[in-house]
Amino acid sequence: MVTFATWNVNSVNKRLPNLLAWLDSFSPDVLMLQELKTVEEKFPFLEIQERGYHVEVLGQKSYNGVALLSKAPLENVIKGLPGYESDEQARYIEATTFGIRVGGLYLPNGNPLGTEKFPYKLEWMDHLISHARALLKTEQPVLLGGDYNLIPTDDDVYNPKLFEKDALTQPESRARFRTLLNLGYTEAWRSLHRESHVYSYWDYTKRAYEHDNGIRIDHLLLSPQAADLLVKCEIDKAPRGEESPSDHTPVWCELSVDPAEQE
DNA sequence: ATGGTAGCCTTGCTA
Repeated sequence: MVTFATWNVNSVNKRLPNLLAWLDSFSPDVLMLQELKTVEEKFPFLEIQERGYHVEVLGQKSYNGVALLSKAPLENVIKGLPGYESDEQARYIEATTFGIRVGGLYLPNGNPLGTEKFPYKLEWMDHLISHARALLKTEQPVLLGGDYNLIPTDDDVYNPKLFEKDALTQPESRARFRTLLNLGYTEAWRSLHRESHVYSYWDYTKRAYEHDNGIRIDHLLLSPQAADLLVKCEIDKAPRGEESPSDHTPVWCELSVDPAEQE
């Protein structure tokens, strides 16, 4: 069994104690990180490698930034979304590990509507769809995980009314997310859970976490070959409740891959 | 009516 997790840490350096504590306690085999908010030169490689992880980073000063951590080697690494070379923001990293093609992504937020940010979000999603389609053609198991900045349905938000004019719920955003699913990808958490109003993000303001006023925007999408291996998917709420937390909490899934068979 | 919090090394911008 191999565990794959995603976590938007909202600054990897500020969150280093939280991250290391979670690596030590939960010890995922693979972890996709988003919002590093730093360049590769300032990424805390040492502390993470000491815990037995291979690391690949696509950094950016102050904003965005993604990384892949794995207890197995990370092979054929790609930094940046293929086919979208003009994108100047660090939002995508991909590698093969444990026999799975893993893409870690940080989808643009898109707010506020009426600015160039929303069309950028849609354009980014269009490029993700194209690449996701190309990945399917390889017929290998694929996992596309990360902060999608997308609330799939009104069951995934504490108060849909408040998000009516938010980029995370717009029909154009949701249609593109559904296109990904219609290509043949399975959203791991939803495929194994029926309950509504379970969240992966809580705003820092207004005691949102204490009131469970959250949204579910961190997702793990599995190609058919990967979905066949899915046995479990959970949201680990605990890190959000700890001291100086990220506003996101980790989402993880378990795939029935024999760690020893894969190199 | 337009806060409220967090993180960046931009005392504004992004989320």
